[in-house]
Amino acid sequence: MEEYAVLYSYFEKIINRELTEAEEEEISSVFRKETFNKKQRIFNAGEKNTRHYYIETGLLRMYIIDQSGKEFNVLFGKERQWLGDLGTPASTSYFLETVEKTTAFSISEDAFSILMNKYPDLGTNIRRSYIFLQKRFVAILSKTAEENYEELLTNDPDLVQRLPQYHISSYLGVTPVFLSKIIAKRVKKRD
Amino acid sequence: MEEYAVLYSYFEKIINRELTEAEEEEISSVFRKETFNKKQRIFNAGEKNTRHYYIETGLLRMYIIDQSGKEFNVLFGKERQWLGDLGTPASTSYFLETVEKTTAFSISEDAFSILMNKYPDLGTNIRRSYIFLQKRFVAILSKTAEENYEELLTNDPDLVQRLPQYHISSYLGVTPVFLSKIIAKRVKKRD
DNA sequence: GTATTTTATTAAACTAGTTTATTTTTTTGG
DNA sequence: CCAAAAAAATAAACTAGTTTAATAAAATAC
Repeated sequence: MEEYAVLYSYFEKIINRELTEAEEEEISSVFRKETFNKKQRIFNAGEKNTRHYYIETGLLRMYIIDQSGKEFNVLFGKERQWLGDLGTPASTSYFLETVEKTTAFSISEDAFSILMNKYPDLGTNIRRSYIFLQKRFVAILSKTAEENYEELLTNDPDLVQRLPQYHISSYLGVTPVFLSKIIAKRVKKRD
Repeated sequence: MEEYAVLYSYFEKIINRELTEAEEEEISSVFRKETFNKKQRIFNAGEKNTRHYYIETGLLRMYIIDQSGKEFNVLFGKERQWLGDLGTPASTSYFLETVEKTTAFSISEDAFSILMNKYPDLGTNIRRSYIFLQKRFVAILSKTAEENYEELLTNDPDLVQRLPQYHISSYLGVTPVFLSKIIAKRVKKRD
């Protein structure tokens, strides 16, 4: 089993044809395949030149710690998704950590910029993450936590199942206690 | 008085030397100088290929309208700042509108990408706006409206003075009524 | 497999922020 | 400069979400 098969198939999907041997060679030379245990830190706020991660299997969360020491999950990433700080190579304000045991292909910002010239659709992924964050921003401002939870449940039920509840509450911007209340209310309603 | 003087001086600042005549010629050929009246719409949600704006004088706001019809100010831009949807040329979800009468230099995404190759610091401005939005996101999640108001007052008192209060409340994610309460409380405290 | 730790639930008292409605103040246009 | 419109203030009743603390359930480790 080719170690980079999942990565190649991602590229083949975005260019809509098979990769040549030379291309496979080039790709595997700039990516690094890495495996992390459950709850393992990948990078810390304050670090520079953090890498981008294309996830093969597993689940990651990118979060911030505020002045009072509270964590806020900003984005999750699971298999076949990209995660990383778009602000790199500047010093990041995020922590990146696994939720589950994870295998991912990582690449430096420099190599990523070069690759983007060859595969412009890579850039689209970057933008997508920006736009996603903007939508989330407005959703949290304009909707109740209950509505936002419902929406997450519709858009990505798998994520809701795989994440501990306190990670979801932090993602929705409420306390674990309040999310638990929302869920209890939902269950009752269904009868 | 040279029509593009403010724009040239911005470029001279980022490259840290004077522009040649040829460079000035090139710059003025891709930008368009535009003037908008107070409360004039510049682009609407749903439009494609929206332009980027470097503001000479005046004040703009970029906002979203949610399902219930409520407006949310996402970013403001004033003289010597950039504003625009980074997601362009894809269909935007923002409205861009003046708060004050405004003069700005506008440029298309295509021309902007080309210019970025010559002046890489242009890209830094783009990133800055992304990072700024992320910080705002966390601030709104993790702090009270009162703290966020205080912070805005410290970081940009000029903006607070120039904006009607209901635009600020929308930016902070609270109702105008509640912001008015915060301000009344602050005034009392000071005695 | 059971002890220990981690995560989720429940309850009660509280606070930040909303809603609606009325009044006052400020801004704008002719 | 005045009339009309827009913006801000105030009040009161309400709701979404927090905090603290105690209990229950689930996951993990040896």
